Amino acid sequence: MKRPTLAAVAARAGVSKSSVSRVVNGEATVTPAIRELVIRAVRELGYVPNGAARSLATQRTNAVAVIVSDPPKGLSSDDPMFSAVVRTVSRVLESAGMQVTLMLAGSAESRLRAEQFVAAGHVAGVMLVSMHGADPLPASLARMGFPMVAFGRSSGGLPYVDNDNTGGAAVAVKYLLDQGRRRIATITGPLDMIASQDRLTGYRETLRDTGRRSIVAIGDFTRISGYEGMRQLLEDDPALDAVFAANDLMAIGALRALREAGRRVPHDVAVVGFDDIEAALYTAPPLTTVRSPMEDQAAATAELLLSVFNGAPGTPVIMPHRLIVRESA
Amino acid sequence: MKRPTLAAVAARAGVSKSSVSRVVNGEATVTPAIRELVIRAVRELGYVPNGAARSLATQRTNAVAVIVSDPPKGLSSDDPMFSAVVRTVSRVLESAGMQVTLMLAGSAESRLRAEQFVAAGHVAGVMLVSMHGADPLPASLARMGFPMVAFGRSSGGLPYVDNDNTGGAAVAVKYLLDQGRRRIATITGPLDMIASQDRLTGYRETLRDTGRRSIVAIGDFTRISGYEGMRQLLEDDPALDAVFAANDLMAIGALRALREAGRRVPHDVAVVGFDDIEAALYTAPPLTTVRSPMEDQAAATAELLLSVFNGAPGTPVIMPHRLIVRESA
DNA sequence: CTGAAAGCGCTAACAT
DNA sequence: ATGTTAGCGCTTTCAG
Repeated sequence: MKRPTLAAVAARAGVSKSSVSRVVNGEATVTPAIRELVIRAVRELGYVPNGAARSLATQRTNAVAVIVSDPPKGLSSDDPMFSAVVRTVSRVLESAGMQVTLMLAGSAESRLRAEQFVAAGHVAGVMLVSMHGADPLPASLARMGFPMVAFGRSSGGLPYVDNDNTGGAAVAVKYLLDQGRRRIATITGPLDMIASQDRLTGYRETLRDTGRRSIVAIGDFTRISGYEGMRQLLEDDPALDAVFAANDLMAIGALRALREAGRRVPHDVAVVGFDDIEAALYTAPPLTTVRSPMEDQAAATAELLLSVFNGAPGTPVIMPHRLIVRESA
Repeated sequence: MKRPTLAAVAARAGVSKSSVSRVVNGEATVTPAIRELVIRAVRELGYVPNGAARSLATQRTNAVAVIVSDPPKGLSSDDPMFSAVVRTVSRVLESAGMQVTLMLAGSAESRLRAEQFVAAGHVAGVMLVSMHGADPLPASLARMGFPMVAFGRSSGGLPYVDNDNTGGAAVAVKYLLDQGRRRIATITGPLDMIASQDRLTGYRETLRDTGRRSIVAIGDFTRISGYEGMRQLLEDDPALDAVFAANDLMAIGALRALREAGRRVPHDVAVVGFDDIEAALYTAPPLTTVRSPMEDQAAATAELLLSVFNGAPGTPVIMPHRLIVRESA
């Protein structure tokens, strides 16, 4: 009970393999009569072309690798970023007829696997997601000369789509200043990620322009790190009256720490997050945050990859941001 | 500038293609001298075997499809389930040397694509995630005779790993009864999913055993549906004193509705969720919930698929559950 | 417009 | 233990 081959279809239809191939691939130069014969045979046999054989013959593939830099155990296994990005990218790529091969590249071992996989010619291109600064993967893949784009700016100079992280952070801090807040702290993302660095820069520079000093706790984009960061900040500077968390997950953690410490939000301490994930609407009080629609960014990144396939230069794209004011600040 | 082939390596090393093939595939029957020669040539040329050619020759592949039934637009794009399941499954499968091809099968079109893809022999097996009852995909894939498992019990009788959804719901409701709650409502998941049905059954039967009546609002596992469901319940039965939400996301939505309605939790209304996602620790008050570790379930499902590859019968597995009591009930 | 034939790069008998 | 040879299933010149 094997699957029928193109030859089987040809035999059944009483035509040559070439004709079957032409019909299957939708070439125009086929007599209606033959086309009809072939289509019937295909249907009767339930024929589906063998992908490996086709790839081998054409030297092409319609698969792309989406490589997500993921810590081995998954720091926060329910990262909304992951979900939004992977789903959106899959949707866009799939409707362009591409298959998505998902690869997690957290460990050295998995990174090697990813490299080999790409080198084996399994994919036509690569999308990199959430690369940390020191990651050697972009460079080694780039050396192989594959079409490649990144979700978010990264090292290695590849085409990317990013948000204006610096500008977004600046807007958040400016808003807090306008509200009369004087001691504004921040909880950062992992500092080996460019997005974290940019958000920290936006915070720092805005504060420096007004002669105020930075109060920094380092987090890693997880709720728990926001919680712990906030506790530490409260200890370091009990008089702080505002905090800018570099993402909403950490803002959610900070909210909990403030609640436990008996501080009222926003009366005692104002909180601003970043990303505007759906959960930001459900905190108490609802979170003021900077909207950087990850889904639009993901879709744009996928489209950038498609355009690179078509020979476009792949110029970086920066998406706009916007402050969403809710009750937490 | 093409990639080097096995033949090129053979020429360079001055041996036959077979020898190269043997070395590359780690066969034992190779003289050390030849092995050395080959390894050097491989390294010098940067040779990586072509995947398509190998698949074609061996009639095998080490890719598996993970097919996620996803609504076209993505009801809640930051579904923690998606993230936890996809990442965990990828991790397990990748460390077993398999590649994961992710496919979203929400629309009829994408479903067809998934079928074709599997039929094209691209993958060695399939894992189905979050199938809705009416989905025709399991049946049509099963007809093709591929190794296949499901995350969560589904129609079609394939091997699966599931939680004891009915039992978990029963435990939650019993707990509320023990606390002296008398009017216990529920917000369900989408009723075409078996997990939703089971959780509803657990709720219903436990209540019926004590002669109490059900108060039901239908949700779809999203925060907003929990919010709206709770508002509706409050309107239908203002005197209710507890609610069992079929997942934590909806419980979070319910919490917001209760807050807006001025009900205190748990004093006026007790809330119990299901799943114990990380966010449950960060609500105000922290959520009492039923733990059904999705990650363990995902890992077990991946391992089930691997064991089916090895000829195991693929008997269903039911994972235990446990009530996690926090302050919301 | 159709068919015959030559590969794509690799593996797997088989022979040596 | 190594090499030779025949495919795996498809596409793609090239003749007809």
